[in-house]
Parts: sequence; structure tokens; C-alpha cells
Amino acid sequence: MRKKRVTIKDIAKTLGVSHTTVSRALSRNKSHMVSVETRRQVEQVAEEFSYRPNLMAKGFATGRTGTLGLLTGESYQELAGTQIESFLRAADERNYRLLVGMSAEWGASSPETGQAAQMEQFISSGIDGLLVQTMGDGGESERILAAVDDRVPVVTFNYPARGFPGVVLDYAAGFHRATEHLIALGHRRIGFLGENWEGPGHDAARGKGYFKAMTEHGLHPVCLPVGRQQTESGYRLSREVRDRFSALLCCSDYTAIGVYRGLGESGIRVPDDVAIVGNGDSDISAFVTPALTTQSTPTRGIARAAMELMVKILEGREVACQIVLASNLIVRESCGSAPMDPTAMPW
Amino acid sequence: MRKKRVTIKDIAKTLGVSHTTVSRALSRNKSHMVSVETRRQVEQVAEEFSYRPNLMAKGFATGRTGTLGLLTGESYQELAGTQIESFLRAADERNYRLLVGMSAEWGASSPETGQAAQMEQFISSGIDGLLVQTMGDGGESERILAAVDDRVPVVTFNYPARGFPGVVLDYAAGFHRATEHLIALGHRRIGFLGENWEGPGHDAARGKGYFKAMTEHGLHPVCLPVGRQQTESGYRLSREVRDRFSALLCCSDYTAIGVYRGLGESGIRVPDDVAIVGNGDSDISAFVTPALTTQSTPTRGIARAAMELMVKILEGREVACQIVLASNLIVRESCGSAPMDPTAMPW
DNA sequence: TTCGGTTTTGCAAACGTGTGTAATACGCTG
DNA sequence: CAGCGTATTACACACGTTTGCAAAACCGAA
Repeated sequence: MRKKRVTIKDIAKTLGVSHTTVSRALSRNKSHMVSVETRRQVEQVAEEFSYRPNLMAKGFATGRTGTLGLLTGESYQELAGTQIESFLRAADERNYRLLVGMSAEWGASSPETGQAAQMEQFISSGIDGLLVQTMGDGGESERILAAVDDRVPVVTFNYPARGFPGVVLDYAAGFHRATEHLIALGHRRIGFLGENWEGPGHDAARGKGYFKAMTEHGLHPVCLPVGRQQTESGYRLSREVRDRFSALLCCSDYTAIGVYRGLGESGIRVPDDVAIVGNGDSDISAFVTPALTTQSTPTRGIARAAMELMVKILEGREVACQIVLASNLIVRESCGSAPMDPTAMPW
Repeated sequence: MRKKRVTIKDIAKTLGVSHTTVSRALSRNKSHMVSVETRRQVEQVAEEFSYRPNLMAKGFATGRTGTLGLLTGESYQELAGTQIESFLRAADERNYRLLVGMSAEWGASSPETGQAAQMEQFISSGIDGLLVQTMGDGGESERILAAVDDRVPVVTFNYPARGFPGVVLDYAAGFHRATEHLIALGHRRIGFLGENWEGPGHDAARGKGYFKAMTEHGLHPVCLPVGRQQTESGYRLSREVRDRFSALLCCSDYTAIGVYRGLGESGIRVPDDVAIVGNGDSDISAFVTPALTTQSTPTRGIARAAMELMVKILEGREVACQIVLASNLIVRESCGSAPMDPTAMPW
């Protein structure tokens, strides 16, 4: 048997005033004043009854719910987890609640349908704004536009989406720099391990940076396509290619872990025979052997920036902008250069 | 400029019927019939106007929102991520939405306050039920009870919480078995690396299983306390203890990764000099070198079971029960026994 | 035609809160 | 004491949907 909730009417009744007065006393409304004495009494009774406002009703009346929708992509290893965590933190700091969804294959039917359905549901349940993780494939802007239909402000993060404000990560620049780092170390046969090569897709921006650096130096770019199971893919691919490359650039630290194992089983040593670069700067990257050179993804920075942008937009202080965050190269042991060797830096 | 939403009144107006009829036509209400023709027309117009029900208003009228609150603990590595993902999947399958929160240090002030505040907020925003990850410390039941105050059904997961239905994992049994596995392999000096030793706390149940197995065999249990940064803690601790132990039992695979590194730097080999057991069966555990013997945590199983339990309770088909899930020992290379060696099995 | 019964529809209230407008009370000035 | 301005409070409606109750429409039978 559930308890009946305490409403402002209950408070009003015990005090012999109208519920309007209670509402104003509690919300500290500017335009209408409430006498100090009344407010004191209201607050006392509210405390006594342990009154909790019905946020649904409040949202219903004001059109603002204090809830944002967060739509992330499918989880690759721990990425989605820390990403979600970062958003939860950022939302908490600003006193917003987060309705979270993952748009992926399991949804209603196709990915697009699933994602669209999620957005519909979120909007229907009265979110104030929608945070969408973009994956960089072509039609996202249109899909978002079709689903949201301007009913709620949208902020994207990860990849740019035409027509929407967002926080984007310059993956291409990061991989360009990482590739140049390897080239500066003398590597010529450098392979790229990523999910998607060229065209729109998940690791495409990374691939483009790699591609650019390679062709700029007259080198031949090669992509080894990684599947969903990143670690296992890295393992499998590295066993196939063995020593065809002198360096491998991985789109994920977890892929690199698999590569370590695969090469090790073939008797190929890292970094002596093959140099490895990862991506993501996960907590373990510094502690694997050899310690992994990787690129940091400012997960928390993305979340904070996206939340801040969203809040600005909700408050009308910003209309549209793209915030570009950079990733940093963290040089450790897996490339063979002494971490502090300045000649190995790409500039 | 945001669009005005389409409501059932708009549909009613264009059709010249009352909004009541529209509501009934769309909700396929049993007790009140709507003529086939009327329904057809309503559905057509609804489609035409691309009508979307206002779930807030619906919830407001019915008292059911179709939204559940999920309160997880702080993220340790990827655990929270995959856990949240599993819940999102399970919720999606049952057409529920998930309001997600992480109860942790950063909250309002103390952890308890933060968690309580989250629960309050969730309940205020009209969730149908609350899924709470328990950490196994003593006062949780009371804290949950105080915050929720019987206003909404609760299902806990992870550790048992007195008075609440839930899905619990038998960590103690898992670590008991893992310890016996090591003992069967001939180890006597076995150390335990976990966050909290004895008393209530995060890894306490695991520690208890270890403790029991050790004392049953007349061996001396030793705990090495791990901090928040699991990998780094494992690294640090393993450098301190060096070869004082012949086997180390880690509460997390990520701790084990750190241990690998720390021992390696001291020239201590795994598994030849020291055997390692991890926990969690993370995706990388099979691909580190040597491949890590670990214990699987049925993350998806927990989520599915908890969701199912919650739905049953909401539908009145279940009152209270605790579902106990077991963890499995996955033997790989890091203990030195040939994985398929039957003599190393604890039974 | 009238009646009883069934099917279909509409009215009005309810959920809890916010807010514009009107009313009341209060205090001050002349 | 009248008049006025201001501080405080109340009334009533809005938000979008569901639902109990009553009314209307329809059908077949007497």
C-alpha cells in the first residue's frame, strides 16, 4: 500500500490559505510577494509533512522538466560507460536529470528506427533538451532533424552534424599527428586498425587523418578493419599480418591489447619489431607491458562542454556553435622512442 | 521558435468529436467501445498530424509514467558502463525508459546525502520503480527506506539489502572457490587485493569467501587494500609485496593488469613465480599475457533478472524475493595450471 | 409506437502546479 | 475620514490525458 503524496493543497488546507499562496511561498516568485510570516509558516509545514514537489506536475505547468535526454551510441568497451558517467556528473552539477538511451541494433528494428523511436519517446516524456552522440556517418543530421522536428533543442557530441550545435573531437588531427610521430621515428610500413575505413563511419575521421599523413609523405596507407569485439579483432588481425608492418596504429587501446597478444604469440616483439599506438588513454594503457603510446580522448571535457552548451542554449544565451576539442598524444614505450626524445615529436 | 504540440483536442476538433472519444480510440480502452469507423478516422488524422501522446500528461492522469530510476554506484573501470548498458537493453525490451543516476562522492555533499537526494528527485519526477545498486555496506537498507519511504517499489541488485527484493551475486562463494582452486594448486601464501577487507564495504563479500577458504585450510589470510585507481593500486601493491606471496587474488581484472606490470618490473614472472586470479571476466582478460584466470560477473544476467523482477512487482505478480546468481571461475594461464587440468579443480 | 437493451458518445472531474487578473487588506497622506 | 498606492492573498483557468457517469443513438422485439 503506497502512501498518498503530500501536495501543496494539503499544506494550504492546514494553514487555511489558498494553494496559490503556498506555491508562491515555496517558489519564491518575484512578481508576487508573500508575507514573511506566511512564508515561514508554509516552509515549516512543508518541512513537517516532508513535502516534495511533483516535478511532473511542475513540468506540466511550466513546460520545463529539468530533464535532459542523453542518446549515446553502442558501447565499445568502457568508452560509453565513462562517457555516460561524465554526463551524469555534468548534469548533476547543474541539477539536471538524465534520461539515458543507447541507440543501437537491438532497438525496435533497424538502427535508425530504434534511434528515432528513442528520440520520440524522450520528447514525448517531456525532456527540455536532447544530447545526441553522433557517429560521423552521413545521414545523421537528417535523421535527427526528422525525429526531433524542432520540438526540442539538440546538442550533438563526438562528430559534427550539420545544422546542430555540438562538441566535436578532432580525431583526424590526432591521428595525423600520431602518424607523423611514427614516420618521424623512421617507420614507413604503417597499418591502421579501425572499424571503418573511408566513407562515413565510426573510425573514418581517424582514418582520414592517418591517410592524409601517409600520402603527404608518399607512403601507402593500409586499413585493417576491426569488428565489434575490439580486443579479439586486434588479436586476429595481428596474427594475420604478422610482420608485414613495422608500426600499427589502433583506434582503441583495447585493440592494441589484442595486438600485443597476437604479435607475442608469433614471437614478434613490441616495440623492437613493431611499434604500436593506441587511442583513448584508458586507465590500463600506462600499465600494460610495454606501456602503450596512446591518444587521450577528453571524455569529461566533451560532457562538460556539451552540457554547458545545452544550458546556454536553454537559457537563450547561445544560438549555435561547434566547439572543437583536441586529443593529445601520450608517448610511452610501445613505439620504441624514449618517451622524452624530442626528435620523435612531429613538429 | 518551437512548434506547438498536437494534442488529442486538435484531432477531436477536426473530426468534430469530443477529445474523450479520441482518447478512447487511441488507447483501445476495454470498458468503453468506439465504433470501428470512428477509430479509423481518428487513427488516420492522428497519423496525418503525426500526433505524439504527451507521456507526462498521460502519466499525470494514470499515475504510471513508464519510466524507471536506475541508481548505480560509482564507476570502476568499465563495470558501470556495461552494467548500465545491460539495463538500458533490458528496459528497452520491455518498453520502459530509464532515468539514470550515479550515487557517488561528488554529489551534494556526503555520499548518503547525494544518493538520498537522487532518489528524492527520481521519485519526484514520477518514476514507477527504482533499481538500486547496493554496495554491501551495512546501513543501505535503512538509507533506502528513509529516502524512498514506501512511495515507490524498489529492486536492489548486487548485494542483498534487508527488506528489499533484489538480485544478488554470490561473490563470497566465487572467491571461496577461487581460493580453493589456488590451494589445490599447492599455493599456501595467498594474498587478497580488494578495496575493503572485513566489515561492510565494496569487496567485503569477496574477502569473506577468501577468508573462509583460507582459515578452513589453516592458512593465514592477508589483505592488501586497493584504492579507487584499481590498475595503479595493483601496480603499487605488487611492487611493495614483491615475492612475499605465491599467489594473488584480485577483486578486479584491472587490478591484475597493474599487478602484472609491477611484478614484471621486479623480474617476477607470472605464473611461474606468482599465480594471479582476477575478477570480472572483462573483454581483455583473455588477451593479456599470460591470459588471466578470472571470475565472470553475469552483468547482463543481473540486469535482466532485476528488470524482470521489477516488472513482476509492478504488475503485482510478485511480492518479495531475492534471486541469487553465481559467478563462474574461468581458468586460463595466469595460475600456471594447464587450463584443462582436472586436478586443479576445487571439487 | 414503445420499451428494453446495447453500443457509442459526451460531460465533467481529476491529477499537482503555475500564473494572470481581480479582490482584499493595510498603511499613509492630505 | 476620504483617497490612494502598495503589499498580500484568492479565484479561476491552463497544461493533456484518463475515466466514471450519464446521455444519446441505435437496434430489435413486443
